[in-house]
Amino acid sequence: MRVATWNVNSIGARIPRVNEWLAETQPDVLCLQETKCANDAFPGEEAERLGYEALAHGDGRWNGVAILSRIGIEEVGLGFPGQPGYAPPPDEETPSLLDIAPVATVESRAVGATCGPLRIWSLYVPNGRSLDSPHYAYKLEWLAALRDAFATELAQPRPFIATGDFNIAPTDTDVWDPTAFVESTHVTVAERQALAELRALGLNDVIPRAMKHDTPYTYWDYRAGMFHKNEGMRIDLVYANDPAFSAVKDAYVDREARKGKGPSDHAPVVVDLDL
DNA sequence: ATGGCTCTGTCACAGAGA
Repeated sequence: MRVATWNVNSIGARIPRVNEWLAETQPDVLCLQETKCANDAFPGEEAERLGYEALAHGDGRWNGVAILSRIGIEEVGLGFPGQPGYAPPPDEETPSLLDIAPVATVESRAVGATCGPLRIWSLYVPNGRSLDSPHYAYKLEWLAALRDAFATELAQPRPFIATGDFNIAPTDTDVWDPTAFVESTHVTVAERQALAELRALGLNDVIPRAMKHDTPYTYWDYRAGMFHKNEGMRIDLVYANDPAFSAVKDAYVDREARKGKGPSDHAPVVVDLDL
């Protein structure tokens, strides 16, 4: 069984490459993030022709996650129980005439399903933006709620994988230059502690093989030739419980998918399991 | 050097990404 995750940075912009990659790589389950696509606009026709069902959970312009599966999609979860919303801070320059607190919107950042023998979640963890941003507090709150939701799911012994764009580099070796990340999100003690708390539920980090440079980065900024210089980060993670982890036969970063014309800024991670 | 590039919604930019 082959499972993959890929932050595609807009499914609309990426659909030719995603379809080509599906036909070539043939995952049984593909978790997508940053689809940036409303559900009724999800371009799943070619995937369907290739034998996949598409489960899309989108907002439109931002966020958006999906699961494509050719081994079935059951027990669908659109978001997780207790998932917090994000309330943007009030604009201090132009305060509203009505002093009403902004409504917290629950964003499309998590979708779960049972695909054959595997329970799987496609996750797009909030970015955090900067350490003094309300978005950073939201990121930590979101991860704490995720831990609580997964504690319930993991009470069952079946194979379980939570994968996607976690927007956290688990260790300093997962960024090209730790000194470039001082006072930045993605590397803080609090974010790494949130990952440790997920692992404490019984989840294991499936670290993929790097296809080059010995660094299994999954993201490289578009700017300044960072992919070419291998200035990347490992932030797209695969967290597997013991039954799934012990079934892993291979895992790799498909950095070929980061090359060429019109790539996402993330590469897919592919995991082969013998379940 | 806090930039660089790419995406969306909307049609010249702003906002977000990480």
